[in-house]
Amino acid sequence: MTLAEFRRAVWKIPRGKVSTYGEVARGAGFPGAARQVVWALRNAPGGLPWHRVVGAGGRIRLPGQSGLEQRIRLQSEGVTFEGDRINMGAHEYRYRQARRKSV
DNA sequence: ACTGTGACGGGGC
DNA sequence: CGCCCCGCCACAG
Repeated sequence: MTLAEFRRAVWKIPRGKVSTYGEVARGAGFPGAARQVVWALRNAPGGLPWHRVVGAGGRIRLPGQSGLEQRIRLQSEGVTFEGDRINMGAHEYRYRQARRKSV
């Protein structure tokens, strides 16, 4: 079940780092399944570090109060923001083997 | 079976 | 940077 794959990928994100929906999907082996990642997080079991998954460009997409909570959580883990965006250069988590552009 | 929806992403303007 | 549109895919009506 892909759900488990996504969660596993999310668990890999270490404290102080973040990843994007699209990246998690790729890291789990399902490129393009960003929306399913969202679904997986919505029905996330407790304990899953859901706050470490943000939108492309390091923007928090979770609306309202929840989005605020996500930001607080991330900041409490040491993640820094540049306005409304996360400093991805410093906090983006890279999955092994997923990023290959030219050899 | 069909349609609408979403914590998405990328591309075009 | 904002806005729109299209592709994606699983789920709830």
